[in-house]
Amino acid sequence: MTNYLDVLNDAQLEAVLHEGGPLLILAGAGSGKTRVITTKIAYLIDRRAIDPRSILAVTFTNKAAREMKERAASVVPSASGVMIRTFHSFGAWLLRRNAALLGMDSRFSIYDDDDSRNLLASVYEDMPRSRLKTYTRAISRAKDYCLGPEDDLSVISHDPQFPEVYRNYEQRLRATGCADFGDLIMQPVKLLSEHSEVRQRITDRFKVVLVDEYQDSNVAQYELLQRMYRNGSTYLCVVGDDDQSIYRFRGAEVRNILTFPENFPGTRVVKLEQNYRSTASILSIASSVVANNTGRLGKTLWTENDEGFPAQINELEDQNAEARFCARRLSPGSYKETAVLYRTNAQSRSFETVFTRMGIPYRLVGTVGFYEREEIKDSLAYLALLANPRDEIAFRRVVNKPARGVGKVSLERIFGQAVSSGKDLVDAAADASRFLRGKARSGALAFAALIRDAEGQFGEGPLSGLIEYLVRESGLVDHHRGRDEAERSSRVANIEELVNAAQDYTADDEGLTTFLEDITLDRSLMEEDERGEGDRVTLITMHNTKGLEFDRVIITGMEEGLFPRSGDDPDELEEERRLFYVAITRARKELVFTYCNRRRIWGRSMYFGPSSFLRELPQELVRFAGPGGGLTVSAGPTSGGDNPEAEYPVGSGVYHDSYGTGQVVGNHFVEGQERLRVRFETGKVCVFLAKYTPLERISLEGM
DNA sequence: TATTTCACTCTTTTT
DNA sequence: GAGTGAAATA
Repeated sequence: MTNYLDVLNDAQLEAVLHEGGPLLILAGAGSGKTRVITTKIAYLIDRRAIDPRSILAVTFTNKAAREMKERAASVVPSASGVMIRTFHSFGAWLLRRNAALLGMDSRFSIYDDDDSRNLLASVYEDMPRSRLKTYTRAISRAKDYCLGPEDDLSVISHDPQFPEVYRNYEQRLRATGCADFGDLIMQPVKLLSEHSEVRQRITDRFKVVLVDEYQDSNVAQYELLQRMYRNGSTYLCVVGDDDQSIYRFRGAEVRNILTFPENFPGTRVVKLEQNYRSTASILSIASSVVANNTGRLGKTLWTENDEGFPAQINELEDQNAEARFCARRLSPGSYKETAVLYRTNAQSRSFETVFTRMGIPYRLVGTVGFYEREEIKDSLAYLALLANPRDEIAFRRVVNKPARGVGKVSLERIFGQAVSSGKDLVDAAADASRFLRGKARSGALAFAALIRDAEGQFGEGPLSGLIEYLVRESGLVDHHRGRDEAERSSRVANIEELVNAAQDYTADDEGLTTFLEDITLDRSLMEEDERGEGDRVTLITMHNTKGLEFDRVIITGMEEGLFPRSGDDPDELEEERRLFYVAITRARKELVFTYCNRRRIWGRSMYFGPSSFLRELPQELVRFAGPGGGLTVSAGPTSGGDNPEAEYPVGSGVYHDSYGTGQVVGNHFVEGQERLRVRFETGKVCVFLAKYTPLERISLEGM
């Protein structure tokens, strides 16, 4: 084998060889980040004689974890002994081994956001859906910041009821013997804070801690890391790019990476600035866009690659024209190396329709997950009750599915019985003869008997057999088969796929818990479209492209209000701009932007106007093309100005049926048509063609 | 209990 | 416009 260190550039080599104090690797897009981490792992084991078991590498996605594992092991086989996990799966690992110390059962099941909302709904029966959503989001955000119900929650929500709602949620969650996603980080923090002996064990074991995509870590993850770190004995190395932080909305804290050197004194910073991916033009475009952001650590990306071609900006009439335009730019053989990017999943529809009609093969990344499907959640709920018979959400989900005559009243009686007798829910249901009658009684007894029968089969064969038994004997398969026939769906086939996935797990406590955890924490596990085999165009949201690269990238929907989304928060605008930067840097050779004059959203025509981001592109590196595809000189993105002939002059008040009251903030004429920009009370900014939009002029007094 | 009708919402989403 | 979930109806 040639020396794996020889292929590294100076900065990469420095990052790999560095040891001692903490290390922050600022890795620009396409700078060989993964190579550096995997080489570093290999180097530590191979040349520094570090025990693989004492190395922990943490990622944010399972995909990244798998890739890192494979690549490190391909350099040094014993790297397969390194613990490479996502933050959440590491948290779960830590928690299961020490659950008793926190008063938890080590077989706890993990609630996803949907389960959490259902749990809160069961505490507050009359709460409207929108508030349930708001509260569960706030709870999840609080946990991102490692804040409990008793802490100062004013940074999360000013709702005076929130702390109480949060407290009640926590109480119910503990009673069910479950943990939510946030707990998988927050509880380990608590564990290591309150139990110094555990902390000692952990810091004794993990001498090396590596973190990937550090810019996307949240406060709780930082707290966890800090408790895993023992000055002088832990080697801590984090890798990230502050310019690629795009998950603020779910608690990611860019400040974590910005202040890393202060939080961990003695930090050495290594910047990886040579880009191996893109043409010089594409790199310049990306750099000048992100240069508009403040609060960056600042990197100067450079490349030895060719200059390449200028990027193209194309104006299209509407989203169907946009899709047809993308289709026209493609030819067989080039599909696989092309990605069509958009801001929101809803935008994929026109591409799907047009591509299907034109016979262009595509793969759609990150759609409604297999895991979220009703029949899958039903099947898993039966399993979850085997692992944890106190799991209230799972019980509610399937005790009467298919219908067994156990209605709302009977359900409450069973819960009441469980509370007063101190039994779990399945045992309480088994006692139904004592407090239920008729159909409800036989239904509850049958249900309890089924779960117990399944328990009786523990220890034999693979887990798939157990699932098969449960879904068949419960009548779930028949139930969904009926619906398949009525709706020509493929629910039964999906259940079968779930059964297949369980083949490699054993039918015992261990196998059951592992299976449930794997499937909850790794949603890509069941996604059939995951592998990109075949010559197919990739349709994908900008968020989902992180870590990917393509020869050709078409960034669609470059319309103000759509991308960037309108809003007054400057931090949010900067985040949108980082997302733009991520999108641009996916391209190796060719970069195309499109925007539409008119777009149907929610059944209504919208006129956004070109994105302000297009104005941030260096003019000498882009070419404007009209709808015909020919090169036309464009006025570029226009901004609103005053116009005396306008029907709706700037400053006038308007009322819109769906958006309410607003004020005209911009007005100009395009091809003789009045186009106006309106800022509504909600903060939303829209652009309309006056002629087509039902706007009413109103007085702004009292606004 | 099953079916239909209506009202509601509609960023991004690694875990 | 479309998908979902709850309420209303038979």
